Amino acid sequence: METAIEKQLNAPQLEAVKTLEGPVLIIAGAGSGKTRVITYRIAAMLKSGIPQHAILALTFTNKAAREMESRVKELTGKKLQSLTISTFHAFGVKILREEIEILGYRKNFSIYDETDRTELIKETLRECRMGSEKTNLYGLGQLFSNIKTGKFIWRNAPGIAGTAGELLEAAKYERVYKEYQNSLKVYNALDFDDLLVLPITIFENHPEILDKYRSRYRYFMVDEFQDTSLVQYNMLRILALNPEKSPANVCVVGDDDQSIYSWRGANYENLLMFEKDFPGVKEIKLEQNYRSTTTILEAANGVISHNTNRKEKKLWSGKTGDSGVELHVTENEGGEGSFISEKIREHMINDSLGYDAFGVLLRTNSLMHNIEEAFLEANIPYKVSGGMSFFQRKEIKDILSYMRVIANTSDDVNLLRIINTPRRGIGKNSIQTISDLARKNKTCLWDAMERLCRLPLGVSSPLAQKTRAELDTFMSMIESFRDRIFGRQEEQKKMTLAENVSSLVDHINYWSYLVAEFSKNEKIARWRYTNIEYFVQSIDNWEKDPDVFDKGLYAWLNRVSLINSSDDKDNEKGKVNLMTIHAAKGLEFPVVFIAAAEDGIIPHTRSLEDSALANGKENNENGESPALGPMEEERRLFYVAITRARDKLYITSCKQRRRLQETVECAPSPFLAEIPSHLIKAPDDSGDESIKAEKVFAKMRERFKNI
DNA sequence: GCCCCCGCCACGCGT
DNA sequence: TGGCGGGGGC
Repeated sequence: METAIEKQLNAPQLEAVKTLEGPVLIIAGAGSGKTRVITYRIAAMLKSGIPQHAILALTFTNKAAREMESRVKELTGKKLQSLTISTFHAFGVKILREEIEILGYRKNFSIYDETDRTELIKETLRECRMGSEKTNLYGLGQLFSNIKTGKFIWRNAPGIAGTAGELLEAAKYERVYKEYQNSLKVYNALDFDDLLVLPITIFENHPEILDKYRSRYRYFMVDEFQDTSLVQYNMLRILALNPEKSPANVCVVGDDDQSIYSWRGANYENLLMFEKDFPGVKEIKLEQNYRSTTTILEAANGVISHNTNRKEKKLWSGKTGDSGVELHVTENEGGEGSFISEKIREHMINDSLGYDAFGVLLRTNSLMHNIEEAFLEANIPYKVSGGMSFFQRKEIKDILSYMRVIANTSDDVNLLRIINTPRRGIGKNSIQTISDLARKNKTCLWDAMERLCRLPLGVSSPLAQKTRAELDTFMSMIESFRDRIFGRQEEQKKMTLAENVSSLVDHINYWSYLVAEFSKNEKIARWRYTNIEYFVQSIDNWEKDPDVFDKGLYAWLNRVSLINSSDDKDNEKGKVNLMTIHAAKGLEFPVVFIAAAEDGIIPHTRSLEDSALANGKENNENGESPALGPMEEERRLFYVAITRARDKLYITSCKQRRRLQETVECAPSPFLAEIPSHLIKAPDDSGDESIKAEKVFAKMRERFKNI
């Protein structure tokens, strides 16, 4: 057994797998078998007798967590009921569902995503009589996030907490922030930052709770460590760094060249802090790439070597193959789409590949339409990961909001979404009346509604009789579903969650609503209803999944609050993978297309701009590390894209592209010039649409020589 | 008091 | 492309 494992690993990999005790830092280059090392390491732990429940493996995305779990399962053939492999956020939720009452919330708290948060901020601004249409709600959300995660400190000395102007701007919103926080508490709701910050708060203030978790978890693993934020690091540290038990058994795995989430708070200093906080770190470097051909890897190295301030690595590959990197320039996005379709067909025939061997990577979600159109035209099956989540669609959000309100009637944001959807004749003024009373009593809307509707006879109400009746019906409906779902019903009538949701959709007459809303276009109504049916189906699948141990409405809501749509599509085989570069991290495909490799897209113009309001204190004093500059992060993003390819890489770029309502001229991405030109093949025989690589480079050098 | 329609604006990545 | 806010219509 032991030898079987040894045969499958190289020397540094084996060392990483065998070192189970003490702090370990694994620097894992792209394609160096990182996932394999992590899964084998967990298997080795289990084999050596470490109990499942003592292991905590934290990943960055749900996709990575699932992948890891299924591979460990495959490797060990065990049920993994008490092994914790999850994202930081999901782990935070797990703790909070147990412990949050100590902070004065209830266990059925709602989780607010970006959209919900923006709604709440909007409402809060209204209450504070501040802001206007012009207010940058997104920027304000970022500011609030920075405040909450401790990256922005109120009224600090200038130079520590941003410029004086930024401070002034932020101070203006201090009241709004406090009100926002207050509302969250009244609504029994948490935003994404709370999921990380509140567990730490609990641990810091309640040592007995911390002890409970410290004695349970004794082996820690963190994947994609370069993408962890300061708060995430603190969560790891408070659990793993137990002064009474040293050394800590912590293994972090990362690659600074693949750090692409600094805009979400990823903190490169975590690596330095880790080495300081956990003395005696054993550092292991994985430098052999098993994924890509030498050509592709050299192209990637050529690009990334333009970044300064990186950890030196000698990534090499023994995999030869002269199918180089191919560059293709087309007139417009239509040509780009058909080029990709053609190449897919070509490879399928010549190399007998299936559809799922192809990955099409894009910088932004908005670029996906073009490719999708081409695929529909060419009859190529595809699946989209990331992007507008299935759960963000209006019809799904509506039904989800019903489920959230059923779970937590204090949840004002979701209540407001559904109170008049489908229309019940409860308009702005009625809502204003309810919300005034709620504010006066410092309660949620639901409580105010109860007061207004269920007044004793003879007491006059500010609401019209008809409105009161409608509200009463609405509330009774929610309550009856609450009873049904939470089992306050006789056993024989008990329905599954999927059945209950389906019955809810019928009950509120959502189909009639859709027909009425889209009276002009029944097709859209039908399509939306189909989505709802799919949604109910996915609940059903989940309920029937034997690997799901925690069932019920709360567990379901937890799950959908933290995942994005592509989840259920993971097992859809036989489709071309269309996704953003960010979503592609950690994945690989035999053939990769990087589409829209144009200046302004990679690097993205908006990433190079600074959002003054959101940037708290980081960019100060000696200036930030150049490794964190936006341009370098965009380059790393491009590097990540290139290194997804195993055998063949195509990069496409358009001369012009439709954007918004107009057509704009495009230049190829400046990063293309950083790929050693001898590695690039530009087809010079495939018609007027292609341009020789050298010509493209000459043009680019011209453009960028003054920058 | 509620709803409908029109015109305006924005498309960076995701837990 | 659609989501949203404001104004006018019912």
